[in-house]
Amino acid sequence: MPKPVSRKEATARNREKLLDAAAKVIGKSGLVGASLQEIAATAGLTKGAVYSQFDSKEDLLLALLDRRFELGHAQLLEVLSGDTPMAERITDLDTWHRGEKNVGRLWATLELELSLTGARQPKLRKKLRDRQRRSREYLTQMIEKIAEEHNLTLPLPAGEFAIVLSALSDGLLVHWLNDPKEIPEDLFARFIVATVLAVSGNATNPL
Amino acid sequence: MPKPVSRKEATARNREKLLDAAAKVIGKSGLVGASLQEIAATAGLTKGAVYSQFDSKEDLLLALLDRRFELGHAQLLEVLSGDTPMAERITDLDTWHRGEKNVGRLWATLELELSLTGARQPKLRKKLRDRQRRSREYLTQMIEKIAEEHNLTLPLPAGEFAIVLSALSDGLLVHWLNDPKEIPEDLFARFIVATVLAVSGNATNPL
DNA sequence: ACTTTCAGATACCTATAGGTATCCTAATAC
DNA sequence: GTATTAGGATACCTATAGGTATCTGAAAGT
Repeated sequence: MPKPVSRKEATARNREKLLDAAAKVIGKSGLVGASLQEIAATAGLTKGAVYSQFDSKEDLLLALLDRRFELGHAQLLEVLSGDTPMAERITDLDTWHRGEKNVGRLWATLELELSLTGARQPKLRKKLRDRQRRSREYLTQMIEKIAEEHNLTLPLPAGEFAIVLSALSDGLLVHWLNDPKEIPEDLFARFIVATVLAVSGNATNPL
Repeated sequence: MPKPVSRKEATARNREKLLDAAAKVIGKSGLVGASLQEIAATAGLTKGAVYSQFDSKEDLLLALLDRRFELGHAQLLEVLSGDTPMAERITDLDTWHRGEKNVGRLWATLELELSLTGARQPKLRKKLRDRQRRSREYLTQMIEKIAEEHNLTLPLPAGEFAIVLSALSDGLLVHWLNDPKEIPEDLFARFIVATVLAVSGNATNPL
Protein backbone atom coordinates (compact mmCIF):
# COMPACT_ATOMS: atom_id res chain seq x y z
CA MET A 1 0.00 0.00 0.00
CA PRO A 2 1.19 3.50 -0.77
CA LYS A 3 2.45 5.55 2.11
CA PRO A 4 0.13 8.44 2.88
CA VAL A 5 1.30 11.59 1.27
CA SER A 6 -1.06 14.30 2.34
CA ARG A 7 -0.55 15.85 5.69
CA LYS A 8 -4.12 15.34 6.77
CA GLU A 9 -3.92 11.65 6.09
CA ALA A 10 -0.73 11.31 8.03
CA THR A 11 -2.06 13.02 11.12
CA ALA A 12 -5.33 11.12 11.02
CA ARG A 13 -3.32 7.95 10.79
CA ASN A 14 -1.19 8.93 13.72
CA ARG A 15 -4.27 9.69 15.74
CA GLU A 16 -5.56 6.20 15.09
CA LYS A 17 -2.20 4.73 15.94
CA LEU A 18 -2.27 6.54 19.24
CA LEU A 19 -5.75 5.29 20.06
CA ASP A 20 -4.75 1.74 19.19
CA ALA A 21 -1.68 2.04 21.33
CA ALA A 22 -3.66 3.53 24.18
CA ALA A 23 -6.08 0.62 24.17
CA LYS A 24 -3.24 -1.84 24.15
CA VAL A 25 -1.22 -0.21 26.90
CA ILE A 26 -4.22 0.46 29.10
CA GLY A 27 -5.26 -3.15 28.76
CA LYS A 28 -1.84 -4.20 29.89
CA SER A 29 -1.04 -1.68 32.59
CA GLY A 30 -4.37 -0.28 33.62
CA LEU A 31 -5.83 3.16 33.19
CA VAL A 32 -3.64 4.84 35.74
CA GLY A 33 -0.64 2.66 35.10
CA ALA A 34 -0.62 3.47 31.42
CA SER A 35 1.70 6.41 30.88
CA LEU A 36 1.38 8.71 27.94
CA GLN A 37 5.03 8.09 27.30
CA GLU A 38 4.45 4.38 26.95
CA ILE A 39 1.39 4.89 24.82
CA ALA A 40 3.25 7.20 22.49
CA ALA A 41 6.20 4.86 22.26
CA THR A 42 3.92 1.93 21.47
CA ALA A 43 2.50 3.96 18.63
CA GLY A 44 6.01 4.69 17.43
CA LEU A 45 5.63 8.34 18.34
CA THR A 46 6.39 10.64 21.25
CA LYS A 47 4.44 12.45 23.91
CA GLY A 48 4.46 15.51 21.70
CA ALA A 49 2.20 13.71 19.27
CA VAL A 50 -0.21 12.87 22.05
CA TYR A 51 -0.57 16.46 23.16
CA SER A 52 -0.85 17.53 19.59
CA GLN A 53 -3.87 15.28 19.10
CA PHE A 54 -5.49 15.41 22.52
CA ASP A 55 -5.84 18.04 25.20
CA SER A 56 -5.07 15.71 28.05
CA LYS A 57 -5.04 12.12 29.11
CA GLU A 58 -8.71 12.38 29.92
CA ASP A 59 -9.45 13.69 26.48
CA LEU A 60 -7.68 10.75 24.94
CA LEU A 61 -9.81 8.46 27.04
CA LEU A 62 -13.01 10.06 25.86
CA ALA A 63 -11.92 9.61 22.27
CA LEU A 64 -11.12 6.00 22.99
CA LEU A 65 -14.54 5.56 24.52
CA ASP A 66 -16.21 6.88 21.40
CA ARG A 67 -14.40 4.43 19.24
CA ARG A 68 -15.09 1.55 21.54
CA PHE A 69 -18.79 2.19 21.63
CA GLU A 70 -19.03 2.41 17.90
CA LEU A 71 -17.27 -0.88 17.60
CA GLY A 72 -19.47 -2.47 20.24
CA HIS A 73 -22.62 -1.31 18.55
CA ALA A 74 -21.55 -2.59 15.19
CA GLN A 75 -20.67 -5.91 16.74
CA LEU A 76 -23.97 -6.16 18.54
CA LEU A 77 -25.87 -5.40 15.38
CA GLU A 78 -23.97 -8.02 13.49
CA VAL A 79 -24.61 -10.66 16.09
CA LEU A 80 -28.27 -9.95 16.50
CA SER A 81 -29.10 -9.73 12.83
CA GLY A 82 -27.48 -12.94 11.67
CA ASP A 83 -29.53 -15.94 10.69
CA THR A 84 -27.79 -18.76 12.49
CA PRO A 85 -29.44 -19.99 15.71
CA MET A 86 -29.59 -17.25 18.34
CA ALA A 87 -27.87 -19.21 21.08
CA GLU A 88 -24.97 -19.83 18.78
CA ARG A 89 -24.71 -16.20 17.84
CA ILE A 90 -24.76 -15.10 21.46
CA THR A 91 -22.02 -17.53 22.29
CA ASP A 92 -20.07 -16.18 19.38
CA LEU A 93 -20.46 -12.69 20.78
CA ASP A 94 -19.20 -13.86 24.12
CA THR A 95 -16.30 -15.69 22.58
CA TRP A 96 -15.42 -12.63 20.61
CA HIS A 97 -15.73 -10.51 23.70
CA ARG A 98 -13.25 -12.66 25.53
CA GLY A 99 -11.33 -12.72 22.39
CA GLU A 100 -8.48 -14.48 20.82
CA LYS A 101 -5.12 -12.94 21.50
CA ASN A 102 -6.39 -11.25 24.61
CA VAL A 103 -8.40 -8.70 22.73
CA GLY A 104 -11.38 -9.46 24.88
CA ARG A 105 -9.40 -9.20 28.04
CA LEU A 106 -8.15 -5.87 26.92
CA TRP A 107 -11.59 -4.46 26.34
CA ALA A 108 -12.97 -6.03 29.43
CA THR A 109 -10.44 -4.40 31.70
CA LEU A 110 -10.67 -1.16 29.83
CA GLU A 111 -14.40 -1.03 30.18
CA LEU A 112 -14.27 -1.83 33.84
CA GLU A 113 -11.62 0.70 34.57
CA LEU A 114 -13.57 3.32 32.74
CA SER A 115 -16.59 2.49 34.83
CA LEU A 116 -14.57 2.83 37.97
CA THR A 117 -12.81 5.98 36.95
CA GLY A 118 -16.12 7.27 35.78
CA ALA A 119 -17.44 6.76 39.23
CA ARG A 120 -15.07 9.47 40.39
CA GLN A 121 -14.54 11.78 37.43
CA PRO A 122 -17.74 13.68 36.69
CA LYS A 123 -16.96 14.49 33.08
CA LEU A 124 -16.09 10.93 32.21
CA ARG A 125 -18.98 9.67 34.23
CA LYS A 126 -21.54 11.67 32.36
CA LYS A 127 -20.19 10.55 29.05
CA LEU A 128 -20.03 6.95 30.11
CA ARG A 129 -23.53 7.06 31.49
CA ASP A 130 -24.96 8.50 28.31
CA ARG A 131 -23.24 5.86 26.27
CA GLN A 132 -24.47 3.06 28.43
CA ARG A 133 -27.98 4.41 28.26
CA ARG A 134 -27.91 4.53 24.52
CA SER A 135 -26.53 1.02 24.40
CA ARG A 136 -29.28 -0.18 26.67
CA GLU A 137 -31.92 1.55 24.60
CA TYR A 138 -30.56 -0.05 21.51
CA LEU A 139 -30.46 -3.43 23.15
CA THR A 140 -33.98 -2.92 24.42
CA GLN A 141 -35.24 -2.36 20.91
CA MET A 142 -33.46 -5.41 19.64
CA ILE A 143 -34.92 -7.48 22.41
CA GLU A 144 -38.41 -6.26 21.71
CA LYS A 145 -38.02 -6.98 18.06
CA ILE A 146 -36.71 -10.47 18.59
CA ALA A 147 -39.31 -11.26 21.20
CA GLU A 148 -42.04 -10.22 18.84
CA GLU A 149 -40.64 -12.08 15.88
CA HIS A 150 -40.29 -15.31 17.78
CA ASN A 151 -43.36 -14.80 19.88
CA LEU A 152 -41.44 -14.95 23.13
CA THR A 153 -42.46 -13.94 26.61
CA LEU A 154 -39.75 -12.10 28.52
CA PRO A 155 -39.04 -12.62 32.22
CA LEU A 156 -39.02 -8.83 32.63
CA PRO A 157 -40.02 -5.79 30.60
CA ALA A 158 -37.62 -5.40 27.70
CA GLY A 159 -35.92 -2.36 29.23
CA GLU A 160 -35.12 -4.13 32.46
CA PHE A 161 -34.17 -7.28 30.65
CA ALA A 162 -31.65 -5.26 28.68
CA ILE A 163 -30.11 -4.08 31.93
CA VAL A 164 -29.90 -7.62 33.22
CA LEU A 165 -28.32 -8.88 30.03
CA SER A 166 -25.60 -6.29 29.83
CA ALA A 167 -24.94 -6.52 33.56
CA LEU A 168 -24.65 -10.28 33.42
CA SER A 169 -22.34 -10.07 30.46
CA ASP A 170 -20.11 -7.59 32.23
CA GLY A 171 -20.18 -9.51 35.47
CA LEU A 172 -19.16 -12.72 33.79
CA LEU A 173 -16.27 -10.88 32.25
CA VAL A 174 -15.09 -9.72 35.65
CA HIS A 175 -15.13 -13.24 36.99
CA TRP A 176 -13.54 -14.57 33.90
CA LEU A 177 -10.71 -12.09 34.22
CA ASN A 178 -9.54 -13.66 37.44
CA ASP A 179 -10.51 -17.23 36.85
CA PRO A 180 -10.86 -17.96 33.16
CA LYS A 181 -11.00 -21.71 33.48
CA GLU A 182 -13.98 -21.72 35.79
CA ILE A 183 -16.27 -19.71 33.56
CA PRO A 184 -17.59 -21.70 30.60
CA GLU A 185 -17.70 -19.75 27.41
CA ASP A 186 -21.27 -20.56 26.54
CA LEU A 187 -22.67 -20.03 30.02
CA PHE A 188 -24.21 -16.71 29.17
CA ALA A 189 -25.96 -17.98 26.08
CA ARG A 190 -27.15 -21.17 27.76
CA PHE A 191 -28.58 -19.37 30.72
CA ILE A 192 -30.40 -16.77 28.67
CA VAL A 193 -31.84 -19.27 26.24
CA ALA A 194 -32.93 -21.59 29.02
CA THR A 195 -34.69 -18.90 31.00
CA VAL A 196 -36.36 -17.23 28.05
CA LEU A 197 -37.64 -20.54 26.78
CA ALA A 198 -38.90 -21.48 30.22
CA VAL A 199 -40.69 -18.20 30.67
CA SER A 200 -42.18 -18.44 27.23
CA GLY A 201 -43.35 -21.91 28.03
CA ASN A 202 -41.97 -23.32 24.83
CA ALA A 203 -40.80 -26.88 24.74
CA THR A 204 -39.14 -26.40 21.39
CA ASN A 205 -36.50 -23.86 20.73
CA PRO A 206 -37.60 -21.22 18.21
CA LEU A 207 -34.27 -19.44 18.49
CA MET B 1 -14.72 3.39 77.39
CA PRO B 2 -11.25 3.28 78.91
CA LYS B 3 -8.39 4.23 76.66
CA PRO B 4 -6.26 1.25 75.84
CA VAL B 5 -3.29 1.02 78.13
CA SER B 6 -1.30 -1.96 77.00
CA ARG B 7 0.99 -1.52 74.08
CA LYS B 8 -0.35 -4.51 72.22
CA GLU B 9 -3.87 -3.20 72.38
CA ALA B 10 -2.82 0.18 71.11
CA THR B 11 -0.99 -1.18 68.11
CA ALA B 12 -3.77 -3.60 67.24
CA ARG B 13 -6.16 -0.71 67.42
CA ASN B 14 -4.01 1.38 65.14
CA ARG B 15 -3.83 -1.46 62.67
CA GLU B 16 -7.59 -1.58 62.52
CA LYS B 17 -7.77 2.16 62.19
CA LEU B 18 -5.43 1.98 59.24
CA LEU B 19 -7.48 -0.70 57.55
CA ASP B 20 -10.66 1.27 58.08
CA ALA B 21 -9.02 4.36 56.70
CA ALA B 22 -7.65 2.42 53.74
CA ALA B 23 -11.10 1.17 52.82
CA LYS B 24 -12.53 4.63 53.07
CA VAL B 25 -9.83 6.36 51.08
CA ILE B 26 -9.67 3.68 48.41
CA GLY B 27 -13.41 3.86 47.99
CA LYS B 28 -13.11 7.56 47.46
CA SER B 29 -9.95 7.86 45.40
CA GLY B 30 -9.45 4.46 43.91
CA LEU B 31 -6.78 1.88 44.52
CA VAL B 32 -4.02 3.73 42.78
CA GLY B 33 -5.27 7.15 43.70
CA ALA B 34 -5.27 6.35 47.37
CA SER B 35 -1.94 7.45 48.81
CA LEU B 36 -0.50 5.95 51.93
CA GLN B 37 -0.11 9.48 53.20
CA GLU B 38 -3.82 10.11 52.88
CA ILE B 39 -4.72 6.76 54.38
CA ALA B 40 -2.49 7.38 57.36
CA ALA B 41 -3.83 10.89 57.84
CA THR B 42 -7.40 9.62 57.69
CA ALA B 43 -6.53 7.20 60.44
CA GLY B 44 -5.04 10.04 62.43
CA LEU B 45 -1.57 8.60 62.02
CA THR B 46 1.42 8.96 59.71
CA LYS B 47 3.05 6.94 57.00
CA GLY B 48 5.46 5.64 59.60
CA ALA B 49 2.59 3.78 61.21
CA VAL B 50 1.66 2.22 57.91
CA TYR B 51 5.12 0.85 57.29
CA SER B 52 5.30 -0.28 60.85
CA GLN B 53 2.18 -2.43 60.35
CA PHE B 54 2.52 -3.48 56.73
CA ASP B 55 5.40 -4.29 54.46
CA SER B 56 4.06 -2.38 51.51
CA LYS B 57 0.95 -1.00 49.96
CA GLU B 58 0.24 -4.38 48.45
CA ASP B 59 0.54 -6.01 51.83
CA LEU B 60 -2.00 -3.60 53.22
CA LEU B 61 -4.35 -4.51 50.41
CA LEU B 62 -4.09 -8.19 51.12
CA ALA B 63 -4.93 -7.57 54.75
CA LEU B 64 -7.89 -5.49 53.69
CA LEU B 65 -9.04 -8.25 51.38
CA ASP B 66 -9.00 -10.76 54.20
CA ARG B 67 -11.19 -8.59 56.36
CA ARG B 68 -13.61 -7.86 53.56
CA PHE B 69 -14.10 -11.48 52.68
CA GLU B 70 -14.89 -12.44 56.21
CA LEU B 71 -17.50 -9.75 56.33
CA GLY B 72 -19.01 -10.78 53.01
CA HIS B 73 -19.37 -14.39 54.02
CA ALA B 74 -21.01 -13.53 57.28
CA GLN B 75 -23.44 -11.28 55.47
CA LEU B 76 -24.29 -13.91 52.89
CA LEU B 77 -24.95 -16.47 55.57
CA GLU B 78 -27.21 -14.12 57.43
CA VAL B 79 -29.25 -13.29 54.37
CA LEU B 80 -29.66 -16.83 53.15
CA SER B 81 -30.56 -18.32 56.48
CA GLY B 82 -33.33 -15.93 57.45
CA ASP B 83 -36.96 -16.98 57.38
CA THR B 84 -38.63 -14.08 55.62
CA PRO B 85 -39.57 -14.62 51.95
CA MET B 86 -36.54 -15.31 49.82
CA ALA B 87 -37.17 -12.54 47.30
CA GLU B 88 -37.31 -10.05 50.09
CA ARG B 89 -34.12 -11.30 51.61
CA ILE B 90 -32.32 -11.12 48.29
CA THR B 91 -33.49 -7.57 47.78
CA ASP B 92 -32.28 -6.79 51.27
CA LEU B 93 -28.87 -8.16 50.39
CA ASP B 94 -28.79 -6.00 47.31
CA THR B 95 -29.91 -2.97 49.21
CA TRP B 96 -27.27 -3.59 51.81
CA HIS B 97 -24.70 -4.09 49.12
CA ARG B 98 -25.48 -0.73 47.63
CA GLY B 99 -25.61 0.50 51.10
CA GLU B 100 -26.72 3.42 53.07
CA LYS B 101 -24.17 6.12 53.46
CA ASN B 102 -22.25 4.94 50.41
CA VAL B 103 -20.92 1.90 52.18
CA GLY B 104 -22.04 -0.26 49.32
CA ARG B 105 -20.51 1.99 46.76
CA LEU B 106 -17.27 1.86 48.63
CA TRP B 107 -17.13 -1.91 48.69
CA ALA B 108 -18.35 -2.18 45.14
CA THR B 109 -15.59 -0.03 43.77
CA LEU B 110 -13.05 -1.63 46.03
CA GLU B 111 -13.99 -5.10 44.90
CA LEU B 112 -13.93 -4.13 41.27
CA GLU B 113 -10.62 -2.41 41.54
CA LEU B 114 -9.21 -5.43 43.25
CA SER B 115 -10.46 -7.60 40.44
CA LEU B 116 -8.79 -5.37 37.94
CA THR B 117 -5.56 -5.06 39.82
CA GLY B 118 -5.71 -8.75 40.40
CA ALA B 119 -5.81 -9.25 36.68
CA ARG B 120 -2.32 -7.83 36.59
CA GLN B 121 -0.72 -8.65 39.93
CA PRO B 122 -0.19 -12.38 40.28
CA LYS B 123 -0.06 -12.44 44.06
CA LEU B 124 -3.27 -10.53 44.48
CA ARG B 125 -4.84 -12.46 41.68
CA LYS B 126 -4.28 -15.82 43.26
CA LYS B 127 -5.71 -14.65 46.54
CA LEU B 128 -8.72 -13.11 44.89
CA ARG B 129 -9.34 -16.16 42.77
CA ASP B 130 -9.24 -18.51 45.72
CA ARG B 131 -11.65 -16.35 47.62
CA GLN B 132 -14.07 -16.12 44.74
CA ARG B 133 -13.98 -19.86 44.32
CA ARG B 134 -14.76 -20.41 47.95
CA SER B 135 -17.61 -17.96 47.75
CA ARG B 136 -19.00 -19.72 44.72
CA GLU B 137 -18.73 -23.10 46.36
CA TYR B 138 -20.51 -21.79 49.37
CA LEU B 139 -23.21 -20.22 47.25
CA THR B 140 -23.53 -23.43 45.28
CA GLN B 141 -24.28 -25.36 48.42
CA MET B 142 -26.83 -22.83 49.54
CA ILE B 143 -28.52 -22.96 46.17
CA GLU B 144 -28.68 -26.74 46.22
CA LYS B 145 -30.11 -26.70 49.69
CA ILE B 146 -32.75 -24.13 48.88
CA ALA B 147 -33.68 -25.80 45.62
CA GLU B 148 -34.17 -29.08 47.40
CA GLU B 149 -36.16 -27.61 50.24
CA HIS B 150 -38.55 -25.83 47.93
CA ASN B 151 -38.54 -28.48 45.26
CA LEU B 152 -37.26 -26.12 42.61
CA THR B 153 -35.81 -26.84 39.20
CA LEU B 154 -32.81 -24.70 38.37
CA PRO B 155 -32.14 -23.26 34.93
CA LEU B 156 -28.57 -24.53 35.20
CA PRO B 157 -26.60 -26.90 37.40
CA ALA B 158 -26.19 -25.31 40.83
CA GLY B 159 -22.50 -24.61 40.31
CA GLU B 160 -23.07 -22.71 37.12
CA PHE B 161 -26.09 -21.00 38.52
CA ALA B 162 -23.92 -19.74 41.36
CA ILE B 163 -21.56 -18.21 38.83
CA VAL B 164 -24.42 -16.51 37.05
CA LEU B 165 -25.84 -15.15 40.26
CA SER B 166 -22.65 -13.62 41.55
CA ALA B 167 -21.75 -12.31 38.12
CA LEU B 168 -25.13 -10.71 37.69
CA SER B 169 -24.92 -9.16 41.11
CA ASP B 170 -21.50 -7.72 40.38
CA GLY B 171 -22.51 -6.55 36.95
CA LEU B 172 -25.53 -4.73 38.26
CA LEU B 173 -23.29 -3.01 40.76
CA VAL B 174 -21.05 -1.76 37.98
CA HIS B 175 -23.96 -0.31 36.10
CA TRP B 176 -25.41 1.10 39.25
CA LEU B 177 -22.18 2.86 40.02
CA ASN B 178 -22.48 5.02 36.95
CA ASP B 179 -26.21 5.31 36.72
CA PRO B 180 -27.87 4.63 40.05
CA LYS B 181 -31.28 5.92 39.08
CA GLU B 182 -31.67 3.60 36.13
CA ILE B 183 -31.07 0.39 38.03
CA PRO B 184 -34.02 -0.60 40.22
CA GLU B 185 -33.01 -1.94 43.56
CA ASP B 186 -35.11 -5.06 43.38
CA LEU B 187 -34.24 -5.93 39.80
CA PHE B 188 -31.89 -8.69 40.78
CA ALA B 189 -34.36 -10.36 43.08
CA ARG B 190 -37.27 -10.01 40.68
CA PHE B 191 -35.36 -11.46 37.78
CA ILE B 192 -34.06 -14.42 39.71
CA VAL B 193 -37.38 -15.24 41.27
CA ALA B 194 -39.19 -14.93 37.96
CA THR B 195 -36.81 -17.18 36.08
CA VAL B 196 -36.54 -19.82 38.77
CA LEU B 197 -40.29 -20.00 39.10
CA ALA B 198 -40.72 -20.23 35.36
CA VAL B 199 -38.17 -22.99 35.03
CA SER B 200 -39.72 -24.84 37.93
CA GLY B 201 -43.08 -24.51 36.27
CA ASN B 202 -44.68 -23.24 39.45
CA ALA B 203 -47.55 -20.85 39.20
CA THR B 204 -47.42 -20.07 42.89
CA ASN B 205 -44.36 -18.72 44.63
CA PRO B 206 -42.92 -21.11 47.18
CA LEU B 207 -40.15 -18.68 48.06
C1' DA C 1 10.77 29.74 -4.95
C1' DC C 2 9.57 31.85 -0.74
C1' DT C 3 6.84 32.00 3.26
C1' DT C 4 3.75 30.14 6.39
C1' DT C 5 1.94 26.70 9.22
C1' DC C 6 1.51 23.15 12.34
C1' DA C 7 2.24 18.01 13.67
C1' DG C 8 5.41 16.22 16.18
C1' DA C 9 10.21 15.93 18.67
C1' DT C 10 13.00 17.49 22.58
C1' DA C 11 13.86 19.29 26.79
C1' DC C 12 12.24 20.73 30.89
C1' DC C 13 9.18 21.71 35.07
C1' DT C 14 6.82 20.34 39.11
C1' DA C 15 4.05 17.54 41.98
C1' DT C 16 3.51 13.41 44.20
C1' DA C 17 3.96 8.72 44.95
C1' DG C 18 6.16 4.61 47.40
C1' DG C 19 9.74 3.57 50.07
C1' DT C 20 13.93 4.16 53.40
C1' DA C 21 16.76 5.89 57.16
C1' DT C 22 16.76 7.87 61.35
C1' DC C 23 15.15 9.56 65.50
C1' DC C 24 11.99 9.88 69.59
C1' DT C 25 9.39 8.24 73.34
C1' DA C 26 6.65 5.57 76.27
C1' DA C 27 5.41 0.99 77.64
C1' DT C 28 7.90 -3.36 78.97
C1' DA C 29 11.52 -6.34 81.11
C1' DC C 30 14.82 -6.87 84.48
C1' DG D 1 15.02 2.64 88.69
C1' DT D 2 17.42 1.58 84.73
C1' DA D 3 17.91 -0.60 80.22
C1' DT D 4 15.57 -2.28 76.35
C1' DT D 5 12.52 -2.40 72.75
C1' DA D 6 9.66 -1.24 69.12
C1' DG D 7 5.62 1.58 67.38
C1' DG D 8 5.31 5.53 65.27
C1' DA D 9 6.92 10.45 63.76
C1' DT D 10 10.04 13.14 60.77
C1' DA D 11 12.89 13.96 57.17
C1' DC D 12 14.56 12.53 53.08
C1' DC D 13 15.43 9.93 48.56
C1' DT D 14 14.27 8.80 43.95
C1' DA D 15 11.45 7.59 40.18
C1' DT D 16 7.87 8.79 37.33
C1' DA D 17 3.84 10.91 36.02
C1' DG D 18 1.16 14.69 33.50
C1' DG D 19 1.83 18.79 31.51
C1' DT D 20 4.33 22.99 29.25
C1' DA D 21 7.55 25.58 26.44
C1' DT D 22 10.25 25.58 22.67
C1' DC D 23 12.14 24.11 18.53
C1' DT D 24 12.20 21.91 13.74
C1' DG D 25 11.23 20.35 9.33
C1' DA D 26 8.37 19.21 5.70
C1' DA D 27 3.80 19.85 3.49
C1' DA D 28 0.65 23.63 1.97
C1' DG D 29 -0.41 28.09 0.35
C1' DT D 30 0.97 32.01 -2.43
